[in-house]
Amino acid sequence: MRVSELVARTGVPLATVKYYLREGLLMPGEATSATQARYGEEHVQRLGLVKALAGAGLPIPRIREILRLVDHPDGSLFDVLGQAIAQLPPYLDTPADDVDEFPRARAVLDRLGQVYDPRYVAVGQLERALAALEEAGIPMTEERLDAYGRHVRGIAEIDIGLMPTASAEDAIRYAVLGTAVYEPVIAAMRRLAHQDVAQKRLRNPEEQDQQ
Amino acid sequence: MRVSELVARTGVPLATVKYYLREGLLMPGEATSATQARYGEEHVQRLGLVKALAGAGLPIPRIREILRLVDHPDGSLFDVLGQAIAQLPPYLDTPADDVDEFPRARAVLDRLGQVYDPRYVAVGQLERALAALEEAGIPMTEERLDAYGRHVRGIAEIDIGLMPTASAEDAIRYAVLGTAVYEPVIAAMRRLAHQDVAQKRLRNPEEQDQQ
DNA sequence: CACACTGGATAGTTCCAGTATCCAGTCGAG
DNA sequence: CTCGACTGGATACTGGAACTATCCAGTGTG
Repeated sequence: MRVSELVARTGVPLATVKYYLREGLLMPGEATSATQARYGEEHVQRLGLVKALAGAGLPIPRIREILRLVDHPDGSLFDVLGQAIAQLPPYLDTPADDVDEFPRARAVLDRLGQVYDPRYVAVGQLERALAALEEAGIPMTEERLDAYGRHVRGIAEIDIGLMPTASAEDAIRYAVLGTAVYEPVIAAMRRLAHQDVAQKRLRNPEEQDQQ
Repeated sequence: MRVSELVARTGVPLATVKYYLREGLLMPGEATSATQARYGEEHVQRLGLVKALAGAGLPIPRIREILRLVDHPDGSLFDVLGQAIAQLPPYLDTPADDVDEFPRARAVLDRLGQVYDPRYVAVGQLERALAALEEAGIPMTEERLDAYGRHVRGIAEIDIGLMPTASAEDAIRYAVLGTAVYEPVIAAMRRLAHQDVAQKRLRNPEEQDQQ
């Protein structure tokens, strides 16, 4: 298909497609002449992915890096996943490697009995999220932490359980995209669950075990 | 305390404090003269909260609206929470009220047996997140959906269970801030749980007790 | 052959968040 | 009392990001 059709299929304006092409977020089409190129389904899909990531507020350089990792995953699953997660907010300026720099995150993870590598970016991200909570004067109780840990782990079990194991490349692709793209789904579901739970409790506070 | 101390305590530059003052994100201090005002702990805390929200990438007008709702919650818990959530990404352009406009979200919620109001913004947000998934060529299986629903509901139960019930105002404040501010914590915990689960499974793939 | 379409290059445009500067009033040490 | 540092308030500016628009010359199509 030609650009015009790609534009029509995806709803992305031509100027923006050209921009993404320029920025390396979209691979160039197969050139058939100096002023013509053919695009395929992979371009439609890639544009959809870029839209999803950009819509989540990710800056272009971060998106480019994620796409690079998905396209050319060189390294172990952990390495690549770590690099990909570093492209997701909250962004850390200091890529430290001392566990003591993350007292809050360390306490949480010890409590949950989770293994972790202090160089793994998500540790710093958790630390930062908890520090922000503290600065804003909103406490994070152990009770809540334990419960969160239990359920989040349940979600992670599903994620990993559904991970394709055929090829390492597939697994990496799945893990990178799954982390980034499912988060908005989980957030939206939590917001809706709040409404549901609150409504049911307020309606009949006695029978608090849901269907 | 004076501005200079507020600046020192929070680490926010003076120019930025003035900017937040101008934008109505920070309430003015108690003026003691034409060129002097006194600030208190509430200003430190508010600055921390603004930092947390801004750090999550929320635009200033959205933060202002959230703070307004926290400060002057007029309406029911559901109304206010709905308004607050509308300030959180993903942002919807069309505030529709027809359920049929949200086929994916509707299917999910029906499946989970959750009550929902199509005018509630989070429904549209879920729809959008699912649509983005689809456009990016990443499927959302029923299996995953059910598992997510179960665990997310567990998290929501905790959230609501810990909600203060003394005053409606406290409850609203708690709910609004809890929704916005805990999300990064949950996201970071999920990322870490991925690493933990993956590592444990790869180490000994036999003992996979999954709930 | 005419003309719409294309890739490629380049130059805006818009918005946003923060920063800087200026001013006149005032507090507080000496 | 005086002088200099600090303050609130107003206004102007900056830098970055994500597009968006225009122009051009080559091309495929009817």
